[in-house]
Amino acid sequence: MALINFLKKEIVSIVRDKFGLKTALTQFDVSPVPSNQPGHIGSNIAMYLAKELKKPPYVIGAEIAEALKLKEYAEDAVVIKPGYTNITLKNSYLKSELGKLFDNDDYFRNDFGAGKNVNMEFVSANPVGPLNIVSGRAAAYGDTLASIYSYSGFNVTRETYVNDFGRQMHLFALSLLARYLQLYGDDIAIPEEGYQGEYVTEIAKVMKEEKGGGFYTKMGRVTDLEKCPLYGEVREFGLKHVLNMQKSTLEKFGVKFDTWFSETSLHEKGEVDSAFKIINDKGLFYDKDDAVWFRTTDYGDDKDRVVKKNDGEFTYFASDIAYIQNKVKRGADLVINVLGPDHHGYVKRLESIMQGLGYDRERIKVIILQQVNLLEGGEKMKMSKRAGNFVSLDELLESVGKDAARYFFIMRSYTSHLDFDLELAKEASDKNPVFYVQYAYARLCNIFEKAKDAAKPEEYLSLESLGGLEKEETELVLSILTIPQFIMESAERDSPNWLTQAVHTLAGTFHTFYAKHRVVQEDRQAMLKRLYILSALKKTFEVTFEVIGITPRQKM
RNA sequence: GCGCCCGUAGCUCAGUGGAUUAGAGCGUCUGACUACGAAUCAGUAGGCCGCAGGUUCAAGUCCUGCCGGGCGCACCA
Repeated sequence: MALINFLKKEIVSIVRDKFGLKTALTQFDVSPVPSNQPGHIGSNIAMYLAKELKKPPYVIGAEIAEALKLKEYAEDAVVIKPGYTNITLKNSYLKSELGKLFDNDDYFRNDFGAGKNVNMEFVSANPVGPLNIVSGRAAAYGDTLASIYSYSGFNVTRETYVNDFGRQMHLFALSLLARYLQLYGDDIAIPEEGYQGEYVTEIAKVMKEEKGGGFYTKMGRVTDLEKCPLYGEVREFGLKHVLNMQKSTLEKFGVKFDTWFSETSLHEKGEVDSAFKIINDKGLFYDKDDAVWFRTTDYGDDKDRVVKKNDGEFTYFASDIAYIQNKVKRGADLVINVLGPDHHGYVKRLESIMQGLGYDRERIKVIILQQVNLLEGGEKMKMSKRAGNFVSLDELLESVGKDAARYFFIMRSYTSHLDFDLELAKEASDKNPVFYVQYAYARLCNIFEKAKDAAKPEEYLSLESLGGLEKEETELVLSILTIPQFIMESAERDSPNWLTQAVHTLAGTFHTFYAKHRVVQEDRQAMLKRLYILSALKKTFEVTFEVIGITPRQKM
C-alpha cells in the first residue's frame, strides 16, 4: 500500500482508539505539507472532528500527534496553528517505502475500482474522413483516463463506436461515388450536403486503383447516385478505407481500441428490437405524430425523444438504446461515454436509457469535454468536416509529435475550453511543458550513464540505510512516494491533468535537487544513497509516462 | 427563454468533499555553465480569485442573485 493511503488508515485507527468514533472518516485530507511548514505529511483530520467531539481542533490535533509520535515509522509529530497534524517520517521508513516500488508496478496501483468492469467509449467519430483535432482531445483524454482507471483497480475496455448506419455515412458514400465517377470523366456532382474535402477524391483514386476498370463498367451509366447498383460496394470500400486511416492515425497517437463497435451490427442482429421491447414493456414508449417517442422526461430530460421517425426509420438515439444494453450484456459494471461539448444535451438522454433498461443511473457516466479552439495567428479558426477545412490529427502529429500533442490535450481540465495555438505547437519549443518533464528523465538517465563505472546497481540497490537526508533529497523522496496517490485521485476525479501536474512537480523537485547536489562524486556513501533514490525516481517516471502515454527519452 | 461549461497574475491555465502564507508555464527584470545535459536552477515583479449577498470558527472552493464569454436546445449524427 502506498504511503498516503497507509497513513490515512493509521490516522483512522488512532482516532478510533482515542475517541471511539464510529463514523466512516474518509473525507479528511492527508498530503505533503507546504515546504515552509514543519514535517513531511500533514492532515486536517482534527478540523473534521472538532464539531463532533466538541473540542478545539488544536487540542484534538495535539492528541493525535502524541499517538503518532509513538509509531515506529515516525520521527516526530506536531500540531500546527488551527489544528493540522504534521508528521515527520523516519529516514529508515522512507527508505523501505522506496524499496517497495522496484519489483513491479504494484506500488503505483490502488483498488479504488474494486475490480469493476468499465466500458470506456471515446472518439466515436463518424467514419467519413480523417480524425481532426477535436477527436485528438478525446483520444488523448480517453486513453489516458483508461490507463489511470486500469491502475486504479478497474478492468477497462477501450471502445469506439462506428456510426456506420445513418445519414452521414450515406452522404459520404455518395460523395465518394461521385468523385469516383468524376475520375472517369462523368459529369456528376457531389450531393449538396455531401463531403467536399480533398481526401474524398484521394480515396476515390485508391478505389479506382484497387477495384480496376471492370468495376466502373459493371456500374453502367450512373445518372442518379442513389440508384447506383454497386452503391453497397462503394460504401463498404469507403468505410473500410476510412476506418483504416483512423486506426493508423490513432496508432501514431498511441491509442489502441479494444473494440471498434459497429452501429449497423446492432440493427442486423436485431438488438434494437430486443432493447426496444424492454423499454416498451415498461410503458416508456408512446406514439405521437406517426412517430415513436421515449418518455425520457420521466428521468429528468427536458423533452421526450423520438426513437422511430414517421418515415419508419430509426434515429441515432434508437441505436444508443441497443448499444447501452449491449455494453451491459457484455459485462460492463460501469459505462463511460466521453463526448464533445455539442453533446451535453445528451447526458440526460443516455442516463434515461440506462434507467429505462432497468439499471441504476450511476451505472453510466457521461463526461463532456469542452471545446477545442484552434488558433492561427491568434485568430480562432472555424472548422467543418463537410467543407473540408479542418486540421487533421495527422497533421498535428507530424508537426508536434505524439508526446507534445498528448500532453497538451490532457494537461487542461476537461471542463475547460482548450485553445490550441498551431504556430506555438509547431515551434515545439520549451514553451511546451512536456519538454520539462522529458528533460528531467533524460538528465536522470545521463546520471546513471555517468555513474556506470563508479557504482554497480547491485551495490546501491541493496543499500541498507540512506543515512541522513538533505532537504532537497527528502522532498524528492516524498514527491516520489506520493505519486500513487495522485494516480488514484486522477481516477476519482476523472482528471488526467491532476496527474500531469504531479509529474511536473516531480520533475521540478528533481531539477532543484540536481542543481544543488552532485550524484557521481567522491563521497561514496552519498553517491550510493542518491543513486538509490534516483533509481526509484526513474521507475516512477517510467510508470507515470506510461500512464499518460508519453515516451521516456534517454536522450533528447 | 431554458440547459451545460467557463470567469483566478500581462497571456494560457492549475487549484482536491472548505483549512498551514492562492500556484505553474509563457512573458518581465536580476543572477548562475573549467563539476553528472543551462531544454536547467536561484531570485524578482505581477492577484478586491467577475460583482453582490448568504452559510461557516474558517470560502477561490458551498448556496442565492446578477454581469460577461463559449456551446447546445432536431422526427441530423
